[in-house]
Amino acid sequence: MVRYAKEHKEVTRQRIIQKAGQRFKQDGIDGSGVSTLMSDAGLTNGAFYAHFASKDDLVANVVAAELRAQVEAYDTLRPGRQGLEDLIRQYLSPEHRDHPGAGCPSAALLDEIGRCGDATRQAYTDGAKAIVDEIAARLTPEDPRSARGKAVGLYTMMVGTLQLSRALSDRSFADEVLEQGIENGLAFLR
Amino acid sequence: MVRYAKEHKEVTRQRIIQKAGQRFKQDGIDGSGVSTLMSDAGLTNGAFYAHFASKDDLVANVVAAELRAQVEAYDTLRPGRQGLEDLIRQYLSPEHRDHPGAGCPSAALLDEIGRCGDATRQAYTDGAKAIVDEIAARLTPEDPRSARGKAVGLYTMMVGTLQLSRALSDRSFADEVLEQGIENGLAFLR
DNA sequence: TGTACATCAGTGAACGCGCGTTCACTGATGTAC
DNA sequence: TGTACATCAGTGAACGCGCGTTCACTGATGTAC
Repeated sequence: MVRYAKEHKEVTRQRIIQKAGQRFKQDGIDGSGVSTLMSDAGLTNGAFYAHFASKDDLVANVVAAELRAQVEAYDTLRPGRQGLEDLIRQYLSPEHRDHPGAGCPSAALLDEIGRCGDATRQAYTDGAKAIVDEIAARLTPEDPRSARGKAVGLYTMMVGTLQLSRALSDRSFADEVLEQGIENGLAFLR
Repeated sequence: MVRYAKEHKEVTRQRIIQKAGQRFKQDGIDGSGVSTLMSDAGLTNGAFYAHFASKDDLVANVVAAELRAQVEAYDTLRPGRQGLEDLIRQYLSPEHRDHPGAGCPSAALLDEIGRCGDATRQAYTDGAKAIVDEIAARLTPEDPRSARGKAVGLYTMMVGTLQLSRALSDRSFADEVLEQGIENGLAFLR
């Protein structure tokens, strides 16, 4: 009954989603065509609709997967507040700024996500809550709830700072913004 | 020699730029076609190239004009730190969140601007410097330079917070984010 | 004052192109016997 | 073991459409005399 290894199609689907994440973060959602996305995954455009109902459907799946990956990446950090310090320094690095395709989906796409349909915004909302909870838990392990306000502030500041640094054509001002961002981020830990 | 009132064409040009600013902030830059932009200004598509060399040229002019308008809006605030408190409350209001076309260009377009060409990013850079200087001057009138770090932090946090609130499909979480943003913003004034 | 003219902001149809999407088809696979 | 068959992931050409851009033209304007 099973013509191909049973996970084969699912593996392909995940490859499309993962490559599309990179492409979207690099060129924007509107800026990435279906043909390009499929050739990124080593396929031709026609196969797309065997995997997704529409481009919007792919976008919602990509956003969900990207935010899931962000939360998972927190596991590689040191525990507690020290991990947040790691996060701040990695997030606000020239390396991260200069490689949006491999970086944070919020920094690359947040305003575009705000203009997307319900499914995509719902996927983003679920992921954002998980990220805020993770940061809040590290700020005050004993009472994450009271730390949510600070967690939101730290996260939005980091996202805005990276976006700003990417938009500036003056390299030394862009670097200065990242450095100020690290100081401002560390202030949230005090 | 002068066939029309000499400011006529310039007035039309400014109308196109101003209406395009609203449209871009609402639908995104990639999401706004030249025909739509021109009909927003009460004209037809063909006249566009009598005013601008290309869509990119318009975008750069719109970004410059939008940021100039932002800086000018600071004049309507109370002087000094009190004005920053006004700014924080207005910026992080549901009213602002729900009307992107009339609001802050950074919140609506910052990640898209990061993917634009040099001319647009240069225009953005000039405007961003003016905004940061304005905030820094209000934070510490006697020594604006030392306050630039805080000014960058406050501005990026506000931009990120508004973007986040717009992207969330959960209304009560979106409202909570704005309220936390106000508290976090006021903390920058202390 | 009246008329012929030069100017030029704006019109609207058309260009080639890439978009998202559809579909008839291919060909490698595992199954049946 | 060998062959005919059913399955289905993927192919690639084509669809209508809106994109950014071009261009021959219009018609309201102020000028010249």
